Amino acid sequence: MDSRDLRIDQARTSIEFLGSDAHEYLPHLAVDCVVFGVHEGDLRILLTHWTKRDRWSLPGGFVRNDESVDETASRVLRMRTGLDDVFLEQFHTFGSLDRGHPGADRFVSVGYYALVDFSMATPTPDGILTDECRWWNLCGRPDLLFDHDEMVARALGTLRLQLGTRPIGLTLFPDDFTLPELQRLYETVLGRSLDRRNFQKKMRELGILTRVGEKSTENSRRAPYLYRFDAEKYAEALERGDSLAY
Amino acid sequence: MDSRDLRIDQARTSIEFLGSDAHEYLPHLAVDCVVFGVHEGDLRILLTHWTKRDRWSLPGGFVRNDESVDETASRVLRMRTGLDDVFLEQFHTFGSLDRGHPGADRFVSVGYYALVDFSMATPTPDGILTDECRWWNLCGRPDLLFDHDEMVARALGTLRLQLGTRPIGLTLFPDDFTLPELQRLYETVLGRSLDRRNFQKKMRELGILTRVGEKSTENSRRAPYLYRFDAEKYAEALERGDSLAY
DNA sequence: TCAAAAGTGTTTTGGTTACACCCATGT
DNA sequence: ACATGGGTGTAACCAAAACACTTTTGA
Repeated sequence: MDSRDLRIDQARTSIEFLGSDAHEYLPHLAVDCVVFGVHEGDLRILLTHWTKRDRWSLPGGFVRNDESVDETASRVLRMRTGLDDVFLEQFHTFGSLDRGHPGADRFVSVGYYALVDFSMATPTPDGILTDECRWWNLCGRPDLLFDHDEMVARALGTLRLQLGTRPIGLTLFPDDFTLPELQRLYETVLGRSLDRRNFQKKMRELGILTRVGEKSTENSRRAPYLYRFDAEKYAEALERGDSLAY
Repeated sequence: MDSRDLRIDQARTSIEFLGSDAHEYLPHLAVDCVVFGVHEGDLRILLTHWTKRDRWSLPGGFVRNDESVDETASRVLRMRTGLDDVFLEQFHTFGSLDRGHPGADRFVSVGYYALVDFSMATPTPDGILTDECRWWNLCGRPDLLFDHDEMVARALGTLRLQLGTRPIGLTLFPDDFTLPELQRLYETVLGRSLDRRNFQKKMRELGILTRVGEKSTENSRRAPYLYRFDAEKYAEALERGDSLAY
């Protein structure tokens, strides 16, 4: 798809364009994505800003006739971040009667959550309905449009439940990181503080980390070590069914 | 709703009737239910038999304009079993491109699973597309139409995960039962055998069971005790977050 | 009297939790 | 020197797993 086609495709994802191209999409059905990333130790999510309403929402899109719902989610993610082949999983479908734009048709939304490499994503608004797309710190995000606050809460709940069975650490920390950084992620997802000693012991014992070197001191007093996930051992651990949950 | 209206409503749930009353339903969207019950110690599911195809499928229905997707699931369950107010929860949405009746429109299905009192349900076919609706032993059920085998597998996986956090025992065993019966349920859901001593100890220690009396020996050598769930204590245990998983 | 199913308690073990001290560095 | 954040090991505790014997009753 060249950039012009991409542009058109992006436009078609916006609700105003459903009227003219309605036959290309399944009516009343949408997909919304909760995209997680980590930067400076904080868990962040991707939001899009609606020009007219001056409010924020999750990135979303409509389901084309010729694609599966999973593919819709991939497409939405690709259009908003440029990323492909990332962790992306359905977590819940929202079907209340009052869903949809006020005065417009009622919509059912399939919610997906994604785990992406923050540094690889290039947030891109559709340029039609939304004029900005950017990362927000999960704690500190604005109130969202529609029922998207509930979606975020539920995505986070799913993430919490699956912390032990999905490659969450590996996906959100593809590069070097320090154990305090990783611990902050776990604490954010779990919503409670963890004991530093126990956390480090457990992570070390899992045997999925490689110590890379010392971190050149940036903001801390003593320089923490840098680690990297060993992708193979990580996969083996998941395969074995080892719980990576804290 | 009187019985004539119910009849009409049932008919409208069938795909052949979507043509004439299409404006009353969301197109391309359906709900399918995996209804679990227990009888004679076995875990069973409710299936409907398609007259023309001579095959079995999960009970399902379409989403009306004036109801939420959750309400669709309740309605489907009510029409097929006569039951209301039962445990009913969404577990996954199926959106592959190849879903739907061959040659007909493509459909996206929201899957729900229900836990019902076997003895209270009166299985009822819609009488239009399906001429029979009955319980099947989970192990021993026929191959199902569409992707419904995958749905059952996934519903079972969800049940397994949620065994410790939902009122599964209480809902599936509303009346008296024996601990070996309860253990068989756990073993079926978990797909592995459990230690009798540990199982009984754990269940007793949870403090949610009341011993009712001795079972008049039916098929066993020594008569097992009869128990009943204490609904209040069960609810309290779930509230506290006690794990009821084995 | 023997085979089959049911009831019960103890020991072991492994994982989680709690907890205290020393190290490095910037102020 | 001291305040701040980082690294490490040990003891206590609890829940799960392993395990053996006795009781009942139909054949």
